This record gives sequence, structure tokens and C-alpha cells, in this order.
Amino acid sequence: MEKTDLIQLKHLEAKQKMKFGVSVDGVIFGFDENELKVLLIRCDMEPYVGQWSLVGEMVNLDETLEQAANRILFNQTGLKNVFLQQVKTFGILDRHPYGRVVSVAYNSLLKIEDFKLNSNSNENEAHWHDITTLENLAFDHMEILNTCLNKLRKQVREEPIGFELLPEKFTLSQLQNLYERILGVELDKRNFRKKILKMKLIVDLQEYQTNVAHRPAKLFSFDKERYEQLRKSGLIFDL
Amino acid sequence: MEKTDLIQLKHLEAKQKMKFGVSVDGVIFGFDENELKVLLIRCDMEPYVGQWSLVGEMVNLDETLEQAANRILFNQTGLKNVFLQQVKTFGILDRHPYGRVVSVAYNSLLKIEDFKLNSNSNENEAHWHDITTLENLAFDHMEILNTCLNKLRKQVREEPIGFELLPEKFTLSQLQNLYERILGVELDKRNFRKKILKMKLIVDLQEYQTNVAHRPAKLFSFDKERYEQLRKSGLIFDL
DNA sequence: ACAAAAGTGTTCGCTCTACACCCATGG
DNA sequence: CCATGGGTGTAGAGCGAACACTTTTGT
Repeated sequence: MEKTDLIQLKHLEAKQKMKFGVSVDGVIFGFDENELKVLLIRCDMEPYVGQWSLVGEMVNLDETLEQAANRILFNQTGLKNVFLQQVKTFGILDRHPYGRVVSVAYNSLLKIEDFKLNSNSNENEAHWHDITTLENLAFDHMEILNTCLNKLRKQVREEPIGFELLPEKFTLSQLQNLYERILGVELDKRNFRKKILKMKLIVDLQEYQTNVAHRPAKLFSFDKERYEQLRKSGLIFDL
Repeated sequence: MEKTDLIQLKHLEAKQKMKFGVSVDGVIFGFDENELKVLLIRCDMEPYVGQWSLVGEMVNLDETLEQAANRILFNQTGLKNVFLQQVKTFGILDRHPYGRVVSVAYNSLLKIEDFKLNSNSNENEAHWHDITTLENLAFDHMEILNTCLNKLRKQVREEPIGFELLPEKFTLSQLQNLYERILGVELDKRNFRKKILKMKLIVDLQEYQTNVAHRPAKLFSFDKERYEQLRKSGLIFDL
């Protein structure tokens, strides 16, 4: 057999392997009632019927992974233009009843206030779950979730993505609480404020809370333009 | 139609989508002649015939992604138990002549001395390329390589993976050179040594270089046990 | 003796950490 | 007037950056 024939044969064999399914699983994080939460749905697939699972679907043959992730997110939440980031692809054998399916996990961060506005229309079974009390998820979703949570914890120390989880206007205490919950540590109030304000990534709105039974807190917002500037010139950020 | 029928239908439709190919592309890094290098092969697939490409193959239906990555690495280098880490999955449309193929990119770091010992048997066209002078790779491999290189640069600042690229016994100057090449910066010799030695991750072997036309340097080796200890107790590492 | 790389300490500024009290509001 | 969370500064320790000369070997 000639060398070119061998190559043709190799390519023919390779095409026999195109029988994979590819799914996208979205790990959708929100922050509410002072807790970090993840959005889960009820699984309708044997042998996991009734168990909680991440929000996932098969990727269509004519859409990119990013498009699939955005589609899934929109179907569940009614939201577009939400923070979305690929984390890792899971490809062990027998992880899915359909056959050989590899799953690409995406982290998504959204402001729960937006979710509430957009999710009243759908009657699906999606619910927010406190991340500290999860067990017995469908498929290998427990592993996926742990991996994605670790990624979030690492990333939140290095980039100002925490803002994606807060309302447009927030107080420094809310921000500190968010970090404490994600990282699972207590932070010193004065040091935290100094560090955050020195970065100049948040803007003092000169507004205050109202109707609170204590001294009203100042409201701030995230300065995305300044963030992009810093990023181009080599951002350094540490918790 | 009943609800359970709808669910069955949904699952049938989903199975129609299982026509993906999944490939693994290995970005195999080595360090030699004081340069960071990547292993490339000649592509034999239209329309990229003759162009340089990453080392990639289709994943078999009965192997995991990790197994595929290890298989590819072994076929090209004859090496097992090499540092291997998933980086990202690339899934745009029309990136591959076979049809819809998503590719999972893996970073691999190896000691080039080991490679030389194991690769004499194969007659393939793999060659090491200086990472600073690459262009016109096949497929979307230029993008994959850039993503993987950025990951390496980031990771090398946070974890002691640089040792994977050096011989068992190395000098502090070699180590410093490695960091300088990967990061593309110059480092202060005294400060670098202080920082590295303070971490206690390397062991003074009480041996010296021989046959060098200058004062012989001390040889060190990486202390993997101590690294695992530190990791468990929350390793902090910075360049 | 000379070329070439190895090896070694100190100073200064900055950053991180620990820590305690007064303030503004609603009830 | 009391309960609740908001808001503020300083001192000490540790860390990172800058910097120049002596040592050892081969030729």
C-alpha cells in the first residue's frame, strides 16, 4: 500500500469515531440572602429522575459551545449578556445514559435581582440552592460543581468578577460579605475597605441606603471602564 | 401528548445530536538550548497538508479524555507519567475537515533529555520549535497554542511546575533562565535565589557541575514530597 | 592572566495585619 | 435611649526591589 493510501485509511478510521454527544452544563451562581447559591433543576432522565442536576443540554451540530451555553442560560433565566466562562470538559466513560457524551462545564455569574425579573414567565422547576448544603446530584454533577466552585474561588481572588453577582448599586459591607461567603473566610473590615478603595475599581455614587434601622451605608458601583484600562496595562489584583 | 411522552421525544431528539467528533490536541512543551519549545508535526490533512500542527488525534469511543491525551503523548514521545493538564475545549464551527469536531487542548511539560532517549525509534516528523518564532499553524492551532501558552505563563507563577521542564539535577541559573524565558522578563539573580530557597522546595544535592569553563555551580533537585505537604496546608507561591 | 558564570547582604519603601471606638438611623 | 450595622487611623512586621563585588574554574 502506498503512503497516501495509508493516510486515506487513517482518515477513514478517524471518521468512524464521530459518534460523540457533546453537552454543555451551566453552573449558574447567584448571591442572595447573604449566601452563595447555584441554580439546579430536577432531572428527568433515568436513572437520575427526580435528583437535582445542573442546567445542561446537548450541543446542536450547528452551534458553537459558547452559543450553546448562552442558549441554555437564556432558556433557564431569560437573561442575555451574562458572565459566562468555560471551566473544564468532563469525559469519563459511562457518565451519561445516552451513550458517550462529553460535557463542557461553564461558570455563569448573575445578579439574582435580574433573574427574578425575567424568570416569572417559565414554569420550570429551577431552584436556587445554597452551595454549602448540596448532596446527591445527578450524573457526575457533584464533581463538576466542585471543580467550578474551586475555579470561582480562585478567580475571585485575582479578578474583580464578584461584581457580577451584586446589584448595580451595592454597599461595601455587601461586597465584603460576598467575598467572605465565596472564600469561606472572615475579613477585617478596615483592611478590606482600604484595599478595595485603593484599586479604584468602584465609584462612590454619593447615595445612601434608605429605611434601614442603622446608619445608612454609602452606595457604590463597579467601574467597568477603569477595569478594562487596568487590564490592558497588566492588572494586578489580590482579594 | 402526555408529559412522559414529551420527555421521551426530547430524549430522542437529543440522541440525534450524537454525531460529534472529539479530538485531543497536545501542546507539548520542552526546554532546551535555553529556549522554551513546543513539539509540532507536519499535517497530512487537506487543506493544511505540510503545515505544522499540534500533536492531536481523535478520541476513541472507549477511552476517557485523559487516556486519549496520554496515548497521544506516548505515541509521539515514548514517555509515560508526564505532566499533563487539560486547558480548554475549542468548539467553533468548521474548524475541522472531518465535520463537527471539538478539540480538548492539553498542556504537557516534559524534560527534553527524557524525550531524546525515547524518541530515537520513531521516524515521524515531530520537531521542536522555538515558541517565539511560530506562524501559520494548521487548523485553529495558533489560537490553541496561544491559549495554552498563556495558561502556562500564569500557572508557572503560582505553582512549581517549572521543574517538570528541567533535568532531575539543575542549577539555580538554569531555573532562573527557565522562568525568564517562560515569562519573558529579566529577574534579579540575588532576589530570585532568596525567594526560591526560602520556599524550601528544592534540595541542595551537595554536587557540582564539572568541566565548565567557570566556577562550577551547585546542583539542586525538586523536593516533591515537601511540595505535596505544602499543597495540603494551602500553598502560597509567587514566581 | 583573563574570560565567564557562580555566589553572596543590606537598605529602603511599601504592603499587610492587627486592633477599638464613635456615628447615624429606626423603633 | 437602645440596638444595629456603618465608618474610620495607626503602629509594627514582613516582603519585594534595587544594587556591586568576590570566587572558582578552564583556557
